[in-house]
Amino acid sequence: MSPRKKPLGHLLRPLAAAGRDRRMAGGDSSALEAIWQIVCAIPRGRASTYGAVARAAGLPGRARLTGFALRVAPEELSLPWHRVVGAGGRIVFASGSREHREQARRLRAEGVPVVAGRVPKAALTELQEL
DNA sequence: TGTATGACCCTGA
DNA sequence: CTCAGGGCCATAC
Repeated sequence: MSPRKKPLGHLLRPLAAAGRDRRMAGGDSSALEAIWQIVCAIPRGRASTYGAVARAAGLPGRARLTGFALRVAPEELSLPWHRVVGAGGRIVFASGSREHREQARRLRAEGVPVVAGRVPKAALTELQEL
């Protein structure tokens, strides 16, 4: 069985408690939840893209929202954010930045090769079949 | 209320 | 390969 609709409510509570719940994502947090869920579903040793995550979450054409969702994701979720890269497998963080190195390090740590700041297409997954 | 800014993407030149 | 232009849209100010 695929990992869908895992209850995130108990994990979202602390976010609300932090006072960040105010009608997020256009008065509906389901979009962010959906994105977080998809990111959680990216298998170890693989990577996907912002656009693909958005599509899999039922939000075609909204890659930016994926970026935003990761940006505001509560630490408690411990999302595998490093498995999300830009189109073509490119790490979007500025080359040389702390985040860029961190993402490359985490990816390599689970066997994903990072060459010239990008993940080979073979390691990418469309994850459209969730 | 309007403008600026992004962890983006795609097409075309 | 780079660059421009359009789409997308939540948040910050």
